Amino acid sequence: MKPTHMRHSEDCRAVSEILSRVGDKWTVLVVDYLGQGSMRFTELKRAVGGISQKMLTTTLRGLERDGFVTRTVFPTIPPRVDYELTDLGRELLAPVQALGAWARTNISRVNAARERFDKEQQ
Amino acid sequence: MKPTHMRHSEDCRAVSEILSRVGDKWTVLVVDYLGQGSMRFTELKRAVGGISQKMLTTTLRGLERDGFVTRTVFPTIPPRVDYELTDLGRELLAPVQALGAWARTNISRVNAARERFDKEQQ
DNA sequence: CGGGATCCTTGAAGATACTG
DNA sequence: CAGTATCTTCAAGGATCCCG
Repeated sequence: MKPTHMRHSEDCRAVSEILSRVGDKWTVLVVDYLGQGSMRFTELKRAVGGISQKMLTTTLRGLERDGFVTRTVFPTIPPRVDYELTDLGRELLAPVQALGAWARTNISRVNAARERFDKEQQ
Repeated sequence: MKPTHMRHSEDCRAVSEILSRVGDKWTVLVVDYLGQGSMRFTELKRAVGGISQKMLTTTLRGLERDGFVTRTVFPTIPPRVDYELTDLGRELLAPVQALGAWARTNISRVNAARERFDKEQQ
């Protein structure tokens, strides 16, 4: 579309795109649970907790589209659908969990900063 | 505190919270540019490109609140405001850039998966 | 059981105008 | 220059009903 602005900016937008995908409300939770192994729809819904079936469907479709998850349908009655991380999904898990580790160890510092900021603002 | 699988959900929500903060539309871009050093408002606005002044203000306020950037006002005319990463901000930069590196090296696989998925769906 | 199709409510984000 | 103040748009997310 437009002339190549800066490669810097371009790269960052790719990063932002991945981060938006991963950073949405439910994706990390779902991916993390699937990191333990294959799960079916309702199982996942119970595990995550608080997610609507619509959002779980949307989240899983997005993950499937991006190649992070496989969807396997068993044409039985009642139907059964299994979700599982792909290789790409498992590879993604590593840097995400690194960020997760950072978040866990530093969440208290963030919360402290927030309280300080909010207090100064009255 | 508890068995590892018991703090699972709790931790993930903390992770999700950080990821939502970091994964919003502009935060990563802004943090990344600030990773190069202190910058002032308009300078940052030009660098990021496409961001409205409102969103830049909102993004910077959020980062300041969470303790990731400092805001320094010079009471001159015209006014001058510098933004700079804090230690916490620079520490965050590491795992974020790790995820960024993953995104850059794998974005093509993601895009390929998307094309495949979209084609199958017609 | 695993969704699809709708409707509805928010809040995020953009555009524009004004100001110390 | 570095914001604030409004107004508007738009899509994420939730609630509900239906169906093979």
